[in-house]
Amino acid sequence: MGLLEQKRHFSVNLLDWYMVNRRDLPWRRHNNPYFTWVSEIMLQQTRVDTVIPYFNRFIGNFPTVQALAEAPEEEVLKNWEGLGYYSRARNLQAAARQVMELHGGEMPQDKQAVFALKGVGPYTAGAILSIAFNQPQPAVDGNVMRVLSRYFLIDEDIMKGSTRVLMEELAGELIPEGRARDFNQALMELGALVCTPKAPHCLTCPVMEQCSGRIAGRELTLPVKTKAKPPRPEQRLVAIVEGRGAHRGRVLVRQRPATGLLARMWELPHVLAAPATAGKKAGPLADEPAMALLAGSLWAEGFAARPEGLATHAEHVFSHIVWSLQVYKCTEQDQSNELPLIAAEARAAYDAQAAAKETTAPAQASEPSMIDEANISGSFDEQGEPLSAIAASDPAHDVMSGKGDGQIYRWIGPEDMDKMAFPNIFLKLISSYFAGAYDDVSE
DNA sequence: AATTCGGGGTA
DNA sequence: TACCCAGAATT
Repeated sequence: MGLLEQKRHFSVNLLDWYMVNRRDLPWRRHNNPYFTWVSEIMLQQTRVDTVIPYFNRFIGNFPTVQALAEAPEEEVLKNWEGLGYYSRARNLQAAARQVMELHGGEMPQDKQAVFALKGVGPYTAGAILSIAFNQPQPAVDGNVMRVLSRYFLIDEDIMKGSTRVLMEELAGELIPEGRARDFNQALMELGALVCTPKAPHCLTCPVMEQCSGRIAGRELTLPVKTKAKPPRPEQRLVAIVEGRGAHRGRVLVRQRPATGLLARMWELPHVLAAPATAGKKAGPLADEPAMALLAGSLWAEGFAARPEGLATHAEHVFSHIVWSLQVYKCTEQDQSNELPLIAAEARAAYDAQAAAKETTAPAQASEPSMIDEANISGSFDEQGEPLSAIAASDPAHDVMSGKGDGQIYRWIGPEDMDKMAFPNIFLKLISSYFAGAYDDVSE
C-alpha cells in the first residue's frame, strides 16, 4: 500500500470512529475558548478522570477570563490544590490578565498571540487553535506520538525534541479539510481509549488494518522512549507543633517561597535530615537525634517546641524527588521556661549536622528548609536567645513570620484550611492531626 | 539537550 | 514495582 493511501485510511476511519465514540466531557459541551483553554492546561500531564471535578469547580468559581484575572491568587491556587504542577495555576492566571490587557478579554485567534500566553507551549497552542477555532494546526501530545509512532512505525525516540517536530509535520498533513477540531481530538481519544501504552486494543481499533506497527508486531515495543532517571531520595523530619496557651487547638504551618518546588503552598515545618551521600540513599534517622535536629530547626526560625515522639511515617513521590517523612508530634513551649534547654539541644544537633555536611555533597543553595551554617550562626546570640523570635503578629489571623529567610509562619485551626492551599501529603497529615490521630503520641 | 516542575491510575 | 499521563519553563 502507498503512504498516501495509508494516511487517507487513517484520517477517514479515525474521524468516523470518533464521531460515534467521542466521550461526553464537560469542556466539550460548549464551544467556549476559555473552557477549552482551562481544560488543556489542566490536562497537561494529567488524566481526564482526574481533571473533570477540578474543571467543573474551577469554571464554577471563575466562569470567565475576567473572573479569573481578577481573583486573588491564593484562591486560584486553592482551586488547584491536589492537581499538581502548581506553576500551571499561576501561569494560567497571569495569562488571563494578558488576555484582559492585550485582547480585551477575548481569547486571541492568532497563532503567535496564543503561543505568547504564559503556560501555553506547542501542544496547547495547537489544541486551542484547533479545538476552539477549528484551525488546521497540529496538537501533538503523548497520545498522538504513541499513535503515530505505531501506525507509521516510526522508531524515533519520542523524548527528543526533533521527534515532536517531525510528528507535528505528519499530524498536520493528516487533518481532513475543515475537520481540525474533531480530528485532533479523535487522535488523542484513540490514544486514550484504544491505542493505550501497555495493552493496546488492536482488535477494536478503527485503523488496525493499515497499522504498520501492528502488522510488524511492534505495537508493544513502540513508541521508542528513553526512560527517565530515577528520583533522588530525601529523608525529611516533619514537625506537627501543637499550640499551647493562646495557640491552643492550632498547629504551626508555613508558606513556601514564591518559586521552585510547590511554590507558595503551605506546609508543615520540616528539615532535610541527612544530606544524601553521592549514590547512596540516606536511611531513617534515629528518634533522638531526629528530634534534637527538628527542635533546632524550629528554634532557628524563632519557635520553641519540644518533640514528644514519632507520630507517623509518610512518603511523598514527585517526578524527580522522593520524600521519606518522619513526622514528630511536638508541643509549643513557654519561652521563659524550657527554652534554654531546647536551645542547648539545638546547638548540639546543628553542630553535628554541620560537621557531617563537610564530608558530603554541598547543600542546595535555595532549599528553603535546609539549615546552612550562615543560618545557624545567625540564629543565636551570645546568651543562646533568639535574635528576633517573632517579627510580627496579627491577632486576627495569628500571622507571624519566622526569622530565617523570611518565610511566613502561621498558627492555624481546622477552619483555616479552606483558604490555604496545601500539597496533598500535608493535607493528609494535618487532617489526621485535627481528627485526633496522633493524640496518644508520647515520649 | 537536560532538568525541574505533582500526583495518581494502571498493568 | 514501573510506567505514563491532552507538557511548559528554565537552565
